[in-house]
Amino acid sequence: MSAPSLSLDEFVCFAIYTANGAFNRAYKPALNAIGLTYPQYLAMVALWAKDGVTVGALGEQLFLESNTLTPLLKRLEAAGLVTRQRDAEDERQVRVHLTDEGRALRLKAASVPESIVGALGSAAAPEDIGRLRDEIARLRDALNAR
Amino acid sequence: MSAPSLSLDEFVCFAIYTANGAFNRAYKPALNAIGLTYPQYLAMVALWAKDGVTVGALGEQLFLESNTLTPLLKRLEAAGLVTRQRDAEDERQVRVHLTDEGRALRLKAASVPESIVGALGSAAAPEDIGRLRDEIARLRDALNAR
DNA sequence: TGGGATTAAATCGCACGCGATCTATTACCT
DNA sequence: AGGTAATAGATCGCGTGCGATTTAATCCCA
Repeated sequence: MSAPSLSLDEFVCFAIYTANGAFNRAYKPALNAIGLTYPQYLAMVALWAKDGVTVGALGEQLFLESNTLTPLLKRLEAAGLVTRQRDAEDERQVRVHLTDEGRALRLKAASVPESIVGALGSAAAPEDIGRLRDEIARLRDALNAR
Repeated sequence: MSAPSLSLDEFVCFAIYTANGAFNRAYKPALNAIGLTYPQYLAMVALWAKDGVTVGALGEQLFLESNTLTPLLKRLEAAGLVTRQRDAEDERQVRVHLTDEGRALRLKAASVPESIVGALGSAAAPEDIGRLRDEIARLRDALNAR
């Protein structure tokens, strides 16, 4: 009895793994133009929506730990987009605030998503994309709940 | 006119980004048990299906370049799972062959997918998973075609 | 109130992933 | 045949991701 021959294309995880890489590549040109990496862009999107959060709270949104976020945020700080300062109430926590430059970047980044929609539109209708997004998030949450 | 407030949850790319991380975490215990990382496991799955391929051909399946694959394959070689040797016909190419140990690992890895089906089943029916997989692959291919 | 648990970040090491570049081999073309 | 272009991998540097550990601050509770 030999093991059955599995194709990578049968794995959902592989579709997601490769789709993630494809998104990364697709975003790259637009993100290069504003000097952000893909994870940095996601962090900035979160901060544009809600500023002054702790590293932990930001990590909860991004599903990342401080061991990933701290260096990333230090780079955003070095780029002049955010500040990192200890919370006076609880000095274990570090709060991340946008600088004026960080807020200003939001306008320049406004066209970033548009650089992708064209390619997506050729593969699925907008409402299908939305449903797909929610189904994928469902899978993610089920896995994370384990 | 300020830019509209976007939530990360509205981005398909974010759902895929975080789902990829969730799969990575979900696979980790089973993969640790057989001494593979997630990308190494994907490479082995490809090799179990078709052996003796070139680095380039393997990269085409995995959507990876030699700058990622070469170090990964060297680690698999160091682990005794594959051999890497120049093609005698065309010495620019390197062919990757499974060792006996590499082939044997396939049996031990047979239970790896099962370790996550349970979690997936609680989020979607098997036929929905299959459809989802194909839709995600469609998105990926549309992005890569740009 | 004192001191051990808990918590939040930071740090370190390792494995991707990729842009840019380099090297070696083969293809091509007159 | 000879020289240039094209191709396949390898190498290097940098930015994630994450397990494991460390440091510092706060909590808790007898």
